[in-house]
Amino acid sequence: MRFYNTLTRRLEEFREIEKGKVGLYTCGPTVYDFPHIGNNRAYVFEDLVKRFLIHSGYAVRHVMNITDIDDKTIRKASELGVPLSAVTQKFIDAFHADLRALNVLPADVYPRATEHIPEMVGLISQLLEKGFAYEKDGSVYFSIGRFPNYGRLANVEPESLKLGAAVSADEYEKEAVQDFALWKGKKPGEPSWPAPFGEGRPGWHIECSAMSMKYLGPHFDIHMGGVDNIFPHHENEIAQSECANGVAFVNFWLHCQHLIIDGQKMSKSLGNFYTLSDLLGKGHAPMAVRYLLIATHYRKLLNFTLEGLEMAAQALSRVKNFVFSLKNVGTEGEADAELAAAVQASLAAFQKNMADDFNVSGALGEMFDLIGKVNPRLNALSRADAANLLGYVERVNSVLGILEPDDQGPLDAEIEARIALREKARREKDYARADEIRAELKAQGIVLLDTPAGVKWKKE
RNA sequence: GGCGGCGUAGCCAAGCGGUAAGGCAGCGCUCUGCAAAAGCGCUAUUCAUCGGUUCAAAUCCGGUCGCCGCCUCCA
Repeated sequence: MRFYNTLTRRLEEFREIEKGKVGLYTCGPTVYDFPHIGNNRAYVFEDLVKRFLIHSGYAVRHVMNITDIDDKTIRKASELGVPLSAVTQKFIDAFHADLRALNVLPADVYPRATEHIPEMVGLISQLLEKGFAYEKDGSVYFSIGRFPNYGRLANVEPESLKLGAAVSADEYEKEAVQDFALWKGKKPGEPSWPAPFGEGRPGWHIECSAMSMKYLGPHFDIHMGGVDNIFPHHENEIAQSECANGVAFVNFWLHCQHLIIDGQKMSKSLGNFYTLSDLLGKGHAPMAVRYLLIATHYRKLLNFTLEGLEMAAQALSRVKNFVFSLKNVGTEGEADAELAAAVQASLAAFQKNMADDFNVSGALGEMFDLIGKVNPRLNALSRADAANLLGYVERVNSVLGILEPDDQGPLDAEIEARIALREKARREKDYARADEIRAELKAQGIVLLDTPAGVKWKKE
């Protein structure tokens, strides 16, 4: 498989460091607010990459950090007048709830910054000893002038960095404006930890360096995040990690583009700031959201609209209907060799598209192609054919994650009984009674399908 | 100022040198007691625009127009 490596700005064939294994680090949330749909795009994309790696036979070790100490979490806690942990725990729970709803596979570890202060202090000490960092007024800064490769990931020249308002507003003293804080000296009212270089708290960037190193080692395969993380966050991670360890940090950097809402940047003032729970509250299905989020290539800006969400839901139902039909095939018989070959070819084409920089649209196209080919001969299918096709859908879905396992449960006896009553009424031409039962079931979210092969039902 | 991206049917979206995937919507049809659901069929001589390279270009090169992102804590 190949994908676009931000570090080299080229499509590169993926090569793992240790055969068959992948060390994966994804930048997790800063837990000062509810995750919004844009955050979710990044998480879902990262999940897609991870699922495809697993699908391709790799053993993936996935680490996703949780930033539970930074300017924003501190500010929030102080605004609300509650302990930091009270704020962060609430949003950590919300974060996990979203991931579950979106069918995102859990990471192996979710390290929290506040639980890794000693590792960070140790890393900063190393950087101080090696002369890559300096203390000033109780804070410690990284000296980017000491790292010749600084700016490689973001493709920027350190000297050319625009010095904007944020720099002049910085309350900490630095030698060079581009230098960034590794450790921020204690300020009144802020949480702090002891350190050889003075009481204080860690800067944001050092968290990820310390935690990725602890769980994945100094050199690992893939690091992902949103495009906004490229500079300065990931650039700084590289600088810190490589200076401390003296080895290359990460081989492949993958960055997910942002999404916009109705053609405009998401912002609270415009009122287009969706969270997943907003959408679910309006009756949208989480799997439709997931479908929409993955259907646009990850390096393209995604224009998120409610109309698009409806379209995604419809497309998804085509897949669900296909699965439903397959589960209702009842004909005995041999498996069709030609069909089996078509299934094989489709799966290979699906994988080929995914292996080409995660071309989900192309991969989905292959899947729908097969569905379109099979649908006309649904009635001629044998059980063996259906099982083969269901296996195909399962394989594809192990990557896409758009079908929930309980989409079609076992037949419920109560529902079956109601259907039998309706059939009896129909036979007796008591259509009023039959329609009544149909309406009742519909109200329970059960849709009846009167097919030539008898009545079938499914959940809406 | 610096770095970068995009413009393909009503909408979403692949294709990246060999003659326009797929999804949604729409229209027609099949099935049906009627519906619903589902299924089937149809729907871009053309890829913002102008010019160039080539036997061949949506795909490569140059110009123009339009839209957008990032440049210190925002996924």
